Amino acid sequence: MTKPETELLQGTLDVLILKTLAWGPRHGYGIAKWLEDTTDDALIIEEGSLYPALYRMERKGWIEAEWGMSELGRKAKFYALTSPGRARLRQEVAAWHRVSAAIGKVLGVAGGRA
Amino acid sequence: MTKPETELLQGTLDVLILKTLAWGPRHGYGIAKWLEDTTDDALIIEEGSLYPALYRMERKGWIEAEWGMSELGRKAKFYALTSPGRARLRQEVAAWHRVSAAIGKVLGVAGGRA
DNA sequence: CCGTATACCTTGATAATCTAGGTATCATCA
DNA sequence: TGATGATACCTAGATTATCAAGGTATACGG
Repeated sequence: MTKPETELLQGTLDVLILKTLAWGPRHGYGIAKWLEDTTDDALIIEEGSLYPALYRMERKGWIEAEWGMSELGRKAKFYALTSPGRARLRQEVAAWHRVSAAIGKVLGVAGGRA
Repeated sequence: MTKPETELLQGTLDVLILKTLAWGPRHGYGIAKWLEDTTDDALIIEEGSLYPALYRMERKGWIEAEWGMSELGRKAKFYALTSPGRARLRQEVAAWHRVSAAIGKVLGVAGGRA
């Protein structure tokens, strides 16, 4: 009740976006859809989280924006990974693995029946 | 610089505490130390996060507090898991596995070289 | 021509965490 | 004796990410 099950883990949105863009430029809406599709809606990217995140990351120089046309012929802002963005991605992926392994260890990765 | 590498993933502190208490009652300071030790300091539990979290969870009825004596003879507040807390733990562990699996899928669990 | 999907954006609230302080006791070691 | 560090608790304030809920506009299908 409190919250839907699709809530994001705070702090993971950036790395998810960066990783999505590692496959090539994409517009905002497409990033969200791709993440949702790829995870079978286990992750839902709210637009109210998405666009602020994109601005944030653009300001930090991790991604660059350019207006273009979507596959469906509508104007869309395409984001591309920058070189610092790529470095940041590596960092954040490493941090994710480190932290999620630690949490997994506590919770009992295999058969943690609690 | 921005942040130490030991930052917590927001939203995971509760389940970590609940799981710690699943092994038996423990006082606040001890919970933090146990988590840090168990994860080789991959997770650092700041006291400014810990105590508010304990209050939060007590208010929600997931844990119960009782004053006692620590192993070292100092007064300490011991927390114990309640029955609702146990149910909540199960829920949150399941949610963790679901979400972390989804993120892992995106980031490339095995050999994600990005 | 009306609804739905696409595609962008913003404002305001919520809530978790961190920073940085604080108290007090006890052990250790100079 | 006195300082230091570990134990053990607590809190106020700032930060910040996310969410909820609105909004605009265009394109397409019925």
